[in-house]
Amino acid sequence: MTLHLHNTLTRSVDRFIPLAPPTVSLYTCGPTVYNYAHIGNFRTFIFEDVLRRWLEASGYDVYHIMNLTDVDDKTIRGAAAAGVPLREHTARYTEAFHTDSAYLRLLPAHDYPKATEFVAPMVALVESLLEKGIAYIGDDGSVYFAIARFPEYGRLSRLDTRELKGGASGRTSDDEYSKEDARDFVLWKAARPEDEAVGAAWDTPFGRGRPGWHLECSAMALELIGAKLGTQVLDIHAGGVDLIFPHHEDEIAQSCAHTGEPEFARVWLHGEFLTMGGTKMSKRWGNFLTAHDLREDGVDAGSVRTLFATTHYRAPADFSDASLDAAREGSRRLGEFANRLAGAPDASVSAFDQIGVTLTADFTVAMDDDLNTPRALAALFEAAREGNRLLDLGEGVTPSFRAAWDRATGVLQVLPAESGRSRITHADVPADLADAAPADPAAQQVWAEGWAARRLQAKGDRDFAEADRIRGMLAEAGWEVRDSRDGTAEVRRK
RNA sequence: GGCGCCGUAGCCAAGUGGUAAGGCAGAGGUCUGCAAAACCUCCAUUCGCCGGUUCGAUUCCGGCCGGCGCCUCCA
Repeated sequence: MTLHLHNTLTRSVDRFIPLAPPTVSLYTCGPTVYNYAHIGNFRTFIFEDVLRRWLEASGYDVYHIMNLTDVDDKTIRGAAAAGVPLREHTARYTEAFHTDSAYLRLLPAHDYPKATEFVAPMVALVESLLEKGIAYIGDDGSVYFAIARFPEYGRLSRLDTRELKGGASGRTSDDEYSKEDARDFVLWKAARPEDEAVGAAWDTPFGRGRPGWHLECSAMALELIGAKLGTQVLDIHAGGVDLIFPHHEDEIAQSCAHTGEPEFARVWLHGEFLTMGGTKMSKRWGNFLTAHDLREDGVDAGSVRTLFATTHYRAPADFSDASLDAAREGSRRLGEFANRLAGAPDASVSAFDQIGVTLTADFTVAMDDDLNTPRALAALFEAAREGNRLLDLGEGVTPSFRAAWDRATGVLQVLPAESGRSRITHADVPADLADAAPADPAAQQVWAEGWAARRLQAKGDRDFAEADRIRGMLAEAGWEVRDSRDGTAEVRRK
């Protein structure tokens, strides 16, 4: 079996065939840098990262582009509220995004085009559409795309254009007088005083203003793949389901009307939402958690990635403390095995070969089947269980098994971060160890680790009464201590 | 109103026209100062409800109930 992916265009799982193998162009819609991205956003980015890693593990040469939307209503409003230029406001959150991405182990994209740095190609795209008569300048000075002149419109979302018009619930209101048709979307927005105030306006042959959101992606994607690959069609374009309409529908309209190609992207992938408390995580409703929050809470990225790998990317998932705890425990178990593996003796041939073969086979079949990470993860758990059994038996580990394990864990990135774990040894007892736990959380961690070390020391002296006393004391303070087989210990909040 | 997703054990979650992966939690056991870790065993005759097709449906079709999303900015 070869890689098959669910294409939103066909609504079916189709065999993936890139335009020019082994090259694969992958464009993923990035964040709008007006605030910290929440973990719902990151669920999509992680799904895309798994896709990227699996493509590369499968031998493809991926060219990954992720745009950064640094000019739109929200960024302009945010800059105005903060009283700083747009550029300054977005720079801050762009940096935060990269920090969060690294924390969640997202492979960096090859290019992170910023909308404000690609105004020239956007202007060129609008001019092309104006020349073709598909775009027009409205009464308000903005440039619009005439849907009526692009018959293919609605193919991706399958929204009936008749339904779009007017809208049964009156959502498309009648104040859209500047457009020829209420369904038309904006390509270029005429500059307003608010835009000028933060430096978000550019001069163009068709008037001063700023790019519309949809235009940004089309122009940047076409510019980059044109320059780097000499093509006008993407292999894969991915994003969240909420982007199907209107964002991706509009991108297709703009791009295809300009290039004349039948497709803008051969495959469209869309990840489902992360909900919290049963409803879509969104900043609008306040039910969201940012990656920044998780990092500050000391949540291991391996736990988060395990949690997301548990659910298929096209199924909704609900985030809760309980689900994160369960994922953390699973990730911990895999990490425990990985540690044992690292310290285990090598063998040129052993029973490990067979479980390595099984792991690779199961993992590959699962991933090739539209990135079925739940099944791929199950293969990893089975390998860990079998592997632990073999290690208990004293079996040596073969290079082929190590390779299979590394490849699978490398794609999913579900192992705990070593740096995030506190391995304590009996030599770590601090000089000044207070009896009572300090109030400060960070100092509390140091305190707990100190006592855990003291406990290991007592165990070394075979003073089990003292060891048990310390464990009881830590438990009362809300800490759990676990010893490892190698003579080290770990403490964590209960 | 249109388009679309979901409903599987205590919880999370895969999956197939032929009788239910995996994880977490729980129970018992082996091992070990103890605890933990690791391993072994157990843990859904059943897949929202009602019909239909079929030798056989959780899986296909129809209807219903319930939850959610998009149609406006949105991963």
